[in-house]
Amino acid sequence: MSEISKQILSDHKVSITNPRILVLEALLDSKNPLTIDELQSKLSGNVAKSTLYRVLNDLKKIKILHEFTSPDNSTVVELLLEDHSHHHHLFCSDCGEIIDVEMSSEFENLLDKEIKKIEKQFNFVIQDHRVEMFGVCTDQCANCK
Amino acid sequence: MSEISKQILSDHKVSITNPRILVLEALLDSKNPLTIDELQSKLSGNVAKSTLYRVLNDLKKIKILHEFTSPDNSTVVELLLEDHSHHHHLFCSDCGEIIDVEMSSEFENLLDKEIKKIEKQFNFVIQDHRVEMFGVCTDQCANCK
DNA sequence: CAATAAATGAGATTAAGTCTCATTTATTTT
DNA sequence: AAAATAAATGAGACTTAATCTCATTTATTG
Repeated sequence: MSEISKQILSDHKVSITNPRILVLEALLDSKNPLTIDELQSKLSGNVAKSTLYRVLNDLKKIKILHEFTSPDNSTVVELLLEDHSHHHHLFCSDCGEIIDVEMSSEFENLLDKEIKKIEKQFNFVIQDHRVEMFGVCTDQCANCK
Repeated sequence: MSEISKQILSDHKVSITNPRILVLEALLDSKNPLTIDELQSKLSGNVAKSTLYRVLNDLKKIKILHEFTSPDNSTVVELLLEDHSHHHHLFCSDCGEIIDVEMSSEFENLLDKEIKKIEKQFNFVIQDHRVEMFGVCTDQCANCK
């Protein structure tokens, strides 16, 4: 079960250590992004705080970790592996849950066109984009009910 | 010149004080969002740190201040007045500049449709959304050249 | 398997943001 | 318009997420 994590590390020429495996397992185990608090709970004290942050920075360096901030100012992380397709985020302001959302290719195509216009308008090279949606879940959030 | 700030405060039934006027002036003076550091510089020591944060919270309470986090983890604020139209953000990872971007109504309409689908799919009521674009300015950023 | 290099844990340190409380400034009442 | 009351401010203490230090442990290389 830790084979996937080990593979990820060796694929990226990063040495295979226990804390790195544990952090990767925790991230792989979760379908949606995790706050640092949630991640620390999942690790239940098996990785020192300093090490956790160092491992997260390692994963950012090899470009497989995406870090962002939720509307309530928590730091949130999620793995971005090759098979993980382009997606956006839906935030519940009630329970704090963050949900990965894929949008139609019709929408993504139009967005790409808009982005090309914006690149010209502002003399930018745009490498990435993300749509953030903010709302309230009515009954389905894992944390809410 | 501080008349606009005073009007904003009285419109929202918030008492008119010097720090609030100074913070509003600084925000009104800037076309694009400001980091806390930039805002503090603009205020050049005329508002205490504790007061600055309190005033920002006051403005958030009356819903005329939007606060978010930039990709390099700085807190960013911008005024959202009635005449300020719906917009998105373009981030330069070179110089840190953040630019307000408006997108075509064709795009916004399609996004609204997508959002309706997502509301059904996840049983959500979505109140707001924002597109974030990340890239590098090639020659026009105020801070870069 | 020894030598070397890298990673870890524990706790110190930093800095953004909040809190406290005495003082000042606004608002309300008369 | 002045006095009384309520609200806001400034200065600095406090909190806490994230980083840094350094002695020890764990990987990797030869």
